[in-house]
Amino acid sequence: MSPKSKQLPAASLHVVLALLEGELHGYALMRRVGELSDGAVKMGPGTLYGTLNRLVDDGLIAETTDRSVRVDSERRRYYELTGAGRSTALAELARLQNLVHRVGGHLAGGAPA
Amino acid sequence: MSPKSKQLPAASLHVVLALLEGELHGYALMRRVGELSDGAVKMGPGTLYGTLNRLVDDGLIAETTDRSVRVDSERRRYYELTGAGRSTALAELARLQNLVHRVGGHLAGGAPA
DNA sequence: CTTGACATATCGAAGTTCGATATATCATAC
DNA sequence: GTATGATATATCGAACTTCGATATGTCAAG
Repeated sequence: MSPKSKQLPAASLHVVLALLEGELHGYALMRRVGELSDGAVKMGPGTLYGTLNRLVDDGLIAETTDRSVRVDSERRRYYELTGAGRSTALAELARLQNLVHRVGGHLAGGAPA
Repeated sequence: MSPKSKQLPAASLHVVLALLEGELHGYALMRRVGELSDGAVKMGPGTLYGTLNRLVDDGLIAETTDRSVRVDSERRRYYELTGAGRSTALAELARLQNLVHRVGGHLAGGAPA
């Protein structure tokens, strides 16, 4: 794994946030990310699978070996957050909450243009 | 202007959100974006000025001609959101609120790992 | 048996971000 | 007065990320 603590790209951010809800396989992740962003983020396979590999490389996610989650089909590959991944996701979530709160709060109280 | 409604890149997103608070010049924007993201987003000049030009090109922001905002110094270039930019920023803010709410809400109610 | 959703994977092109470098002004300290 | 560091803008090339098409194969519905 490459221990680079650079800025999490948009696709990676969405993936780790989606995985905070539970383990998912690639294709489901692709849809969930779209749902979570109200259809605004449309991640195609080209972005998805590259992102998943990068996240595995960086030690933020790992393929699930848990049999109970894999009942559906043999061809699906499920992913879960690692400890580092969960920390990262939580930190990103906190930052977004902060951002939304500050900007949104300003709109409520500020003088209109 | 290029009427491309692709996905707003991270830097552009942060800039339009910051401008929702009011008109700012480039350098101030660079710092505000960092503050809004709790120091997590460090936008250097290379990203900043390219992003500003792209946003002007896309018609989301415009350089301010309003004299009252430009008192400080002659070398600063102030930017403000256009109508389209404000709409975009507001839509992005709503999406982020949504995202944060859904993911955050899940954490509160879900089963702990 | 054809079509479309599911599921993974890869590739090259296009687009974005990073980091260094450059220039110039201004305030502070020495 | 002159060195330093913050302010302020701008550009460039390398590195990285995203996009869109393409590929492969299964499965269910019509």
